[in-house]
Amino acid sequence: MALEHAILVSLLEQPGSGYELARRFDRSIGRFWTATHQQIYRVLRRMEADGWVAAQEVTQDGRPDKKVYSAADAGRAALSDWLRQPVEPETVRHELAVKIRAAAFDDPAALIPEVERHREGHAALLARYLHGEQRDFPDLDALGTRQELQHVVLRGGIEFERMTLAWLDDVLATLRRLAGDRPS
Amino acid sequence: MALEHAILVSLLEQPGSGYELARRFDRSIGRFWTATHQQIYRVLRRMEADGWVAAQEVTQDGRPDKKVYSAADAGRAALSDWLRQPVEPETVRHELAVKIRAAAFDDPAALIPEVERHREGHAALLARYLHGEQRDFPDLDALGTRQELQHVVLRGGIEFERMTLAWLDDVLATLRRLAGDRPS
DNA sequence: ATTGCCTATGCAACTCGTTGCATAGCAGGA
DNA sequence: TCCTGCTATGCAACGAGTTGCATAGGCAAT
Repeated sequence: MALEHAILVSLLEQPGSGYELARRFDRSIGRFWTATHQQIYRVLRRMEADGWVAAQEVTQDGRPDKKVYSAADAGRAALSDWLRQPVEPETVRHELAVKIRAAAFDDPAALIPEVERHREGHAALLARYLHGEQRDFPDLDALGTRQELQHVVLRGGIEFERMTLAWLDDVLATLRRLAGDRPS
Repeated sequence: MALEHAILVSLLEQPGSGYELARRFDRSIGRFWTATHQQIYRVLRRMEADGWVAAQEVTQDGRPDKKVYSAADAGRAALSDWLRQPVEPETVRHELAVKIRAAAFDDPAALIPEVERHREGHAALLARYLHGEQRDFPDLDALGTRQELQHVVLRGGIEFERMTLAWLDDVLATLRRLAGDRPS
């Protein structure tokens, strides 16, 4: 139930409409918190009713009008509360790990293309992170608080992708060895 | 929608009742796929109706009777299909990352205890993994296919925890630096 | 001219997952 | 003796999240 808080952070960084938020959730914020436009619209209406965000109608020319939201004081207070709460059971869903264990009851070689596909995806994401780091943080010695915190999250993403790539190489080597041992 | 598949893997490794499965999902399998007993019972009934698993009533003495499930041929076939499918949009929910970015709009120092709690949790989990590795894989040169695959998943868990610990240290150093820069 | 895509918001129906509660016998400790 | 906890299964209700569809104007390409 932290979608509200992710939206608040995004609106504090930059006010925007539901549609704009949905696009952010497809890109930057979406790296660590996903949401569809449906969820976002529904939650925004609830947050507006609770006074967490304020909306302003913006009439546009040549395209539909939009409601631009920004974080209200009550929203900041709610975020502050949330920050101080312990929480997080963190439900884990690591489908590839299940598949790897499942491969023991099938042909391990059948999983190799899938793992290779994953590897490509993670390599591409790492490249994107590194490119984004160059672009958004050119001078690491002159960062404000917000940039420092954004950068430490980005470093986490980079390290996660590096570790994942190394592990996927390990998985591939293991699968290939098993496929060679007992070719089906 | 891979709970079915996680259950199938668990039942292939060892048949068991819904209750036993629920306990496994609190321990081993639950490291990469969580589920409550409610979900498991419901899905088991559906899987039995679909012929994916077979159930056998076991009357017990001194404790309630139970239904022991085991994977059926149709279940193995479904698992095999699933293994060959690309899939995985992988919805991400990294609450701590949201909190770190949120800290920029509050007091960064307020987050330190939370991050320290996380660090402890991950350190304990790493210790548990390493202990389990010693116990379950004493001789790494004499593993069968199933153990090889279980071990490569465990290696992934170990590397993930090591990476996470290093990153959390980085986060703590950053938060402490920011807290020192502008003490609130 | 038509097709398809983009902005912008929303309804309705559904599935997935969680929470609280109920039953029911047995074992162990205060 | 009462209370707690374990085994074992399940119902009912709710909330979170997904999917399909609808509207509606403007833009660009075929």
